[in-house]
Amino acid sequence: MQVTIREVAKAAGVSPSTVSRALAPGGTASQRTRERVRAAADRLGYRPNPSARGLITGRTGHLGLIVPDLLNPFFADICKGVQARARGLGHAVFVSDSERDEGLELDAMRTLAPQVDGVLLCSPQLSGEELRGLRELTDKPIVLLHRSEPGFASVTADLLEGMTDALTHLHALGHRRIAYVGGPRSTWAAGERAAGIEEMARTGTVEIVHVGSVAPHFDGGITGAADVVLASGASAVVAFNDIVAFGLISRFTARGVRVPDDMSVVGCDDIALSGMAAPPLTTVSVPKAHGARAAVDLMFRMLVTPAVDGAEPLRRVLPTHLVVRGSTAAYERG
Amino acid sequence: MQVTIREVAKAAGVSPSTVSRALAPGGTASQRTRERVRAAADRLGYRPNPSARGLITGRTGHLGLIVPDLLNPFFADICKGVQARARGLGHAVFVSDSERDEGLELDAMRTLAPQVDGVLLCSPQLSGEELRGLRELTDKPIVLLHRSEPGFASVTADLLEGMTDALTHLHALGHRRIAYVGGPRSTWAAGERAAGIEEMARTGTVEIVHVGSVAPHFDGGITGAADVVLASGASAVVAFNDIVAFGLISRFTARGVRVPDDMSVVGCDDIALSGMAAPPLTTVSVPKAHGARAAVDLMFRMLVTPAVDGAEPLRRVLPTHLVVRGSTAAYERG
DNA sequence: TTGAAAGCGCTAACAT
DNA sequence: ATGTTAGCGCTTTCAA
Repeated sequence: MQVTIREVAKAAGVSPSTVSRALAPGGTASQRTRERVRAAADRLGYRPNPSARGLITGRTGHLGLIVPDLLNPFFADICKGVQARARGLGHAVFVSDSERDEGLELDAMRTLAPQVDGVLLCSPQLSGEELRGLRELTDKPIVLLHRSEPGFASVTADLLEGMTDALTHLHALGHRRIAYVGGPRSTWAAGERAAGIEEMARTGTVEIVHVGSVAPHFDGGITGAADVVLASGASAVVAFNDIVAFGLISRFTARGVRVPDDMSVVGCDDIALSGMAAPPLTTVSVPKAHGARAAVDLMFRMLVTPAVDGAEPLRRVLPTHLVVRGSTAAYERG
Repeated sequence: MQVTIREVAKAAGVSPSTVSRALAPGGTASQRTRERVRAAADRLGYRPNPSARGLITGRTGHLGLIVPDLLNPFFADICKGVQARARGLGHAVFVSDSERDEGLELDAMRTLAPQVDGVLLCSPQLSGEELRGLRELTDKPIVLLHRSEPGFASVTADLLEGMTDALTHLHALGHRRIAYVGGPRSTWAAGERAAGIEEMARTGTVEIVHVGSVAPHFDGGITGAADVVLASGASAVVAFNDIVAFGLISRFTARGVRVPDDMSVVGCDDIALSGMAAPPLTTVSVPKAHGARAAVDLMFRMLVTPAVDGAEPLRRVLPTHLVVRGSTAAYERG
């Protein structure tokens, strides 16, 4: 078995409770015993048993992270950020991939909740109703990541601003008729992006062609959407996200339409591979690592200061910025 | 606080231990009490406290997964697979990104080990020596993923066969002079791949130009390597992995060298984005999800049947296969 | 500043 | 088949 606190106590010539205190950050113990205890602990290779500690303190030292799809580099990036920040704060992170399935999401919440101090939830597609249902499963604090909902703490990016920037960029390049390929209707992110697009459309500086919504995958009806874009007479297209943008570019290329020469393309998210593609993708950069850190920090604040009933929880909105790369170019009149 | 086993016991009119037995899969309890207990538990929303259970059983119900870089879709994919399989077996997974840093890897092992039943370790770069050092940190079983080492249980892919397939494919397309851009020297995977390349080189059917090794990143000295490839007179190149292949293609494109018309490119791993690139990448497909499942299964076998001292642990080698896409084409004589 | 003692919620002997 | 008892390793009163 393991080295227990008792053996350390014996080795250091003190009682178990003194060992506990000496090892605790804010524990009341003299400098001398502190040192002796730490020495003994090190020598014996003592590692406190998290279960025993958790049983008594009610804190596990764990965080849960639920994401819709780790294969999407956007969420892998978030996972990396969350994990790094949590580690810095002495917490380990359970990761659960919900496969965008509500059932699995409920499952994950049910399973994870009792083993963690709080849950970070990336759930683009759940309705507010379903979200509230999820919360019924636990008393543990929940922080929403890249989606917001009244009554929930959240960290999001300013997609509205991002979309506006994208259209402004295209307008500056001379594009006037711009297609927008939206993402899954009814998701929070789709609504935000659409709002940004609408805002620009209302100014009348550019004309927007809505090409419907596609699944946020490479092959999610994208080939069809690409053809609609081509038929629309638009000289540029803004895609729901980078993956969709790649899908469009792939189809454009197959059709002999060159990017950016014949068609400018703007993505959203700025996943790691966007800079590696040929051409490198112009995209709205969403702060992934930053968002992850902010979410973990917000979670810790909630852990330290439990929510006052009735108080609206904190919502943090992070800025986005446009990264101009090689997939957009000046509009050359036919 | 939470609903405890005692309240369920009271509600069901039985003792706590009976509740425990009734709820346990292999527990000895009559059908009637089983039902009554389950009903009471459901009604009260009882969730067994994992800490309490772990404290007594010595099993946490958790697995640890250490990967070098979640931003690499290869490892994100593995993470997804591990997590999915573990969930199916009732275990949650801690994920830790070591950033290819030995210090962080040691840290992760030290921190994770006490909270898990076993650790799945993806560590391409650690030496056997360092690996054995890592193992000193814990008695918990360790399974190596996509790397093997004598004395360790492991699940790997047959990269040697994969490389051979790649070269055979290029040979069949008429290529005779083929460049190889290797990965980080001294890593297990680099050795395996190199062995496959060497094996083919010895047959004399193709001529191999070794272009040294690069970091497995998009911008890891790849632009330089690309130029060397171009100068070498090779008509095709095999890259350490898909990311490196993308880097090469990007440079080729910038230099006006068309892929696959002027240069055929083969990657390795078959990450999700390889099929999305333009052109889609021909690559050696490494079974990621399959490997992840196999590793979890192997871990569970070790959990059930602890290793007999002195017995060489199990090593599982999974087949690879070549996925032919658009980045390779027949060699057209100058 | 330290020690003794209690007990977190659960499971596993041991009785019955 | 079920209840009783003990105790996993730790933290935290409570005394001293």
